[in-house]
Amino acid sequence: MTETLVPVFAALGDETRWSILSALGEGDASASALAGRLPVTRQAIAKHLGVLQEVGLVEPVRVGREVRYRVVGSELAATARRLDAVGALWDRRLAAIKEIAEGL
Amino acid sequence: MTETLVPVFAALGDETRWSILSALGEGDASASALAGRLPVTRQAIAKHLGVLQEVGLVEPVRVGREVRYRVVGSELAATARRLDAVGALWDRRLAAIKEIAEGL
DNA sequence: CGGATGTGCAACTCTAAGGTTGCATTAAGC
DNA sequence: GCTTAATGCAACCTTAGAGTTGCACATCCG
Repeated sequence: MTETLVPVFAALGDETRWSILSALGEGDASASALAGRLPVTRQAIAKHLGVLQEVGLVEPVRVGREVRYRVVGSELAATARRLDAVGALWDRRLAAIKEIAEGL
Repeated sequence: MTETLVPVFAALGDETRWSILSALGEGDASASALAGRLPVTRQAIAKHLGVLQEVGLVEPVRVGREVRYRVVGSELAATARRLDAVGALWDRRLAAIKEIAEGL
């Protein structure tokens, strides 16, 4: 269940990728366009877009000779749900332990 | 807003740390105890517990001469909520763009 | 057609992170 | 008090990844 989850978190665990996602949040853009706004090279951005695409957080769209990228918001939401599910599991266990500890 | 979020994701973006969290899910345990169950050294586990504690995902509890660690489920849930909020933002923007694109 | 503009691929550097071994230290327990 | 088990700290190795430069290829446009 979590084997597909971990790479998503690894992808989200990088400051630069968040700024890319944030920039894409204001409108789809190509790697070159993003390179104009961010303090890194186009190739670095291309790599980041690669890993983001790999985990389904971003989607490429060919527009003429350029490749624009779009944020896949639903993937973010899905990840949040799965994370919440795990958290709920642990909370339930903690509650159960608490009951036991209180002598119930 | 996201500056405290990224390290949490970085912490969750490691397979070993998930197995530690998973093991802790079945009951609080010390680094030495975990070393018995996982295919890594106690010191490696200690480091991982350090970064997990750093981002608030885990909490140390002294029991005699040993230090047991407990999962903080609420932090997981909080992270999930924040992530969901971001996803919702992007979804809303995408919906707005779709409306515009459809000539509304 | 020819020059911009945009992508893709490859090699290279450098640092941080995961992991190890080794030793010092602290605290139970007999 | 002395042994034993647990933790803490430090140095070290090794690899993955973030970033760069450089060049080749494709594609739009005047």
